[in-house]
This record gives sequence, structure tokens and C-alpha cells, in this order.
Amino acid sequence: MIRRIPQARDRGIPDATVARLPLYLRALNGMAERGTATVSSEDLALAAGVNSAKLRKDLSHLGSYGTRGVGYDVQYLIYQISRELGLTQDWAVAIVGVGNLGRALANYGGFASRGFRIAGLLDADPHVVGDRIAGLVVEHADELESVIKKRGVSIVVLATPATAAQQVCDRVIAAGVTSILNFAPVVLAVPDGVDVRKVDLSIELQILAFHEQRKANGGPIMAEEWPDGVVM
Amino acid sequence: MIRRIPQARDRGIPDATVARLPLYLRALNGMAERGTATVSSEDLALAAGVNSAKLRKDLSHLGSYGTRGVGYDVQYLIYQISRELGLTQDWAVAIVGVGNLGRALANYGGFASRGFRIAGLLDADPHVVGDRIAGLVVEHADELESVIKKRGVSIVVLATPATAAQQVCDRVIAAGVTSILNFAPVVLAVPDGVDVRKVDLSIELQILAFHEQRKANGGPIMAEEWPDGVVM
DNA sequence: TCGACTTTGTGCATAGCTTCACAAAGGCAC
DNA sequence: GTGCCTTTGTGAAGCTATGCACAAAGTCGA
Repeated sequence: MIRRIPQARDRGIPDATVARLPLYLRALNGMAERGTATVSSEDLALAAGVNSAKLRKDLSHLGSYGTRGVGYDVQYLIYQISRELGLTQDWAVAIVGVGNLGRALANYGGFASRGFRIAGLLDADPHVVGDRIAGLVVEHADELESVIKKRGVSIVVLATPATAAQQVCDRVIAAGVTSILNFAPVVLAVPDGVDVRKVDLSIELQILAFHEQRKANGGPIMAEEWPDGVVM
Repeated sequence: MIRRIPQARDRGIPDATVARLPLYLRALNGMAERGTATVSSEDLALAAGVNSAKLRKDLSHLGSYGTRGVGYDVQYLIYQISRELGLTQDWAVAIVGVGNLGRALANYGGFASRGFRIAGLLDADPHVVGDRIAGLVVEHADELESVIKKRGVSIVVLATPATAAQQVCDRVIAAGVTSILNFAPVVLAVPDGVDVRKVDLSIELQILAFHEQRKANGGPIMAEEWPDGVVM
């Protein structure tokens, strides 16, 4: 039974807000690079593609970091959001499954730039073990537990085939990992206290197809374009 | 101003429901492969990792396809969900940007199996153009408009660098595409009527880091483990 | 045919998220 | 100072999603 204790500065940030903070952070970094010193909620909201009231409410969960009449100090806000997200520390990430997707992830620059360090690449296929990818040598999946413990891995990325995902998942949890990013198209069963986030390419396409079909067959349409009385 | 017109069988399916339908579909396909003929909402909900009341409410938006006392016919439900999602037709997909991620996507089996046919691979880099990947020859990005029109592409996957994404996005929209799956870490500006879904690997990791940090520093914790009176 | 049992479909209460609208707070010119 | 202007932070209202709980509807055995 997990129960939150309200604290002095309540850390109960809504999930929806947490999911947007990285977006704000990215927009702020762009502004910092262009030399912008302060930004209003209106402008930042525009850059992040959200409503400005929502942005202000999101930021208000972190504290009161703005200045009325002026806006937010870009550098200061970057620091506060980074701290809140835990990006001021270094996270060791292991990628399990070095197929096409695993390789793409290993080479993806967006990780390293945010405090995520790839600390291990593992695969069960002996033909892949030993390959050097993005500066790391692929290790055998048998080494999973030892890699996690020796290198302090706290986040595991699953890029294995669907059939292997649950088994690998069980092993990394047994090894003490409680944060998993799952690319395999399966619903993982995990105990309480373990966070799983899922990225499913096929599901995203299916959602797009739904809306695309709807656009084609008079779904949500311009009311003006619908011939009067044609309702079937 | 877009306004929905309620229809005889109201097609106003909530977004949250649409996002879960592919999940149900996957679970149902697994059951069909194992020869299951009917399934109760309880069992299907378990397989899909959702609450059974939610599952029933989701399915009730499609119609009344269950039999009280028995459950749902697996094959029939597969058909109904597929039809609703638009998977009974063939969708031509083009992937723009054939870097590591683009290659992984091109080789990803999950697309073809659901009515998504990769109809084009494009890249701006002359060293990549001409490569054969997953049975297709990479074409130059200059051919974008012609590929979209000649092959009836209706969904475009953006796997370009962030800097090129908006420009490519503008071009595919000008060519008539209204559904985009964006892997580039930018907020795309698009006109009304265009659907963009975003997959952002770095954001997912940041969300995990937030929760991981919270687990480490007395965030949501076991109430029992918190020393009495220590509230700062 | 009947009654016990199973499971759906949904009304309702609740929780969470979004958006509006505005008072409070601060900067700046004079 | 003083007053005007800008922008934040947030109360309140409305909307969407969730989950309980149960009546309605169907199956199945006797």
C-alpha cells in the first residue's frame, strides 16, 4: 500500500504536468541557445505548443519562479525543471536487445545530452555479442544482472522481441531495477513500485489510421461542407 | 472551426478509447492464435492491462457486440475493432529520413502486419539514396511530392533530424498528407485538420527519471518507512 | 418451462485535467 | 513616490475519464 505524505513543498506533481516538463525544457534550451534571457508564459507556451494558462499552472507546481510583469528567467527555469526531473544527476541506462531498434537507440544523440548515459548493451544472439556500437561492446544477455549491479544501472530500455520481453523484464526487476522503457509490443506484468513506460510504434500508426479514416468518411467535418439533411 | 455532426451510430469515440483499441486488438489476436473462441471482459481486460469496466465501456462505443452471460466472440470483435480503426483497408506509408531510426522502422515487422504498407523511403543524403532497405530502394527527398502522389501515401513517418522536420512537414502537408507520425524532437506547427502524433524517446526517459528520483528521495513512499515527524 | 448463474452495458459518483478570467504583484517612466 | 502597464498565479467552472455497482439480458441444466 503506497501512500503519499504531503510535504512542505508538495511534490505531488500531476502526471500530465510531468509529461509536459520535458517539452518546456526543450523549448527553453532552444531559447537559451538563441540568447533569450527571459520569456513570458505566452511565448513559452507557443513554443511548446500548449495553452499559456496550462503552462503557468504546470510551472506553479514546481514553485513560484516567475516575475509578474516580466516573465520567467530562462536559465533559472531550465535549472529548476532539470532539477525537478532529476536531470541534474547522471542516469545509467542499459539497452537490452540490439536489433535495428536497439542500435538506433544506442546511436540516438538525445540521450547523452540529458544526463542519460548508456552503460550497457546486451543481446542474447552470439552473433551480435562483441559488436561495437556507439563506443560500447555488446555483452551477452547472461551478464544482465552483473552489468546492472556493477554499473549502477537504474533504467532499462527493452528493445527485445516481444517473446523475450517479459522474461527479461522479470530478470531486471529481480536485479533491482524499477524503471523500464518498453519498446516490445506486449503488456508487461510488473509488481507495484515498478514504473513501465511503453512506446509502441504500431499503436501510434493505428491511431493515425483511425483519424485518417474518419477524415475520409464524413467523420468530424466542416459543418458547412455537409449537405443539409444528409445524416445517416 | 471544426464541428462534429452527431450521426445515427454516433462515431464520437473518445480519444482515450481510440488509444486503447489497438491494445485490445493485440490481445485478441493473441487469443485467436491460441484458438480461443470467446472471451469475457474480465479476461480480455486482464490481458490488455486495464480495468474490465473500462474495457466494456470502450467496446460499448463501437456497438453492442457482446453476449450477456457469455462474453465476446473473439473473431467478430477483432473484425469490428479493425474496421473501426480503419485496418481493413491498406495504408500507404512513407518514411522520410533513413538514419538509424528510419532503418529500424523500415525493418519493423509490426507495420506490415496491420495493413500498413511502406510505400517509400526517402532521404536527403546522396550517400543513402539508392540503398536497398527492407526490399525498397531509398529515393531522394526531392521526389517526396511525386512519391506521395503517385503511390497514394496518406501517412508519413518523420524520422529526420530535428532541423529538417518542420520543412519536410510543410512539404508533405502541401502535398495533401494529413496524418504524420513524428519522431523528431520538435513541436511541429501544422494547420487545422492535420493530425500529428509524436514519439519522443528522450521525453519518455525524462519521465522515468522523474519517478525514479522520486522513489529515491522520499517522494511517494511507504508511509510506514517515513520517520515520525520528519516533514521538511 | 423455469430458475440459477454468468456477464454485459450503463447510470452515477468521483477524480483529474483544462481553460477562462481576474486579482495580486511587480517593473518602469516620470 | 505615484500611477500605468504587463504578466503571473490561482479560484472556479466545465469537461473528460475512471471505476463502482447493479439491472437487464442472455445461457444452460434439469
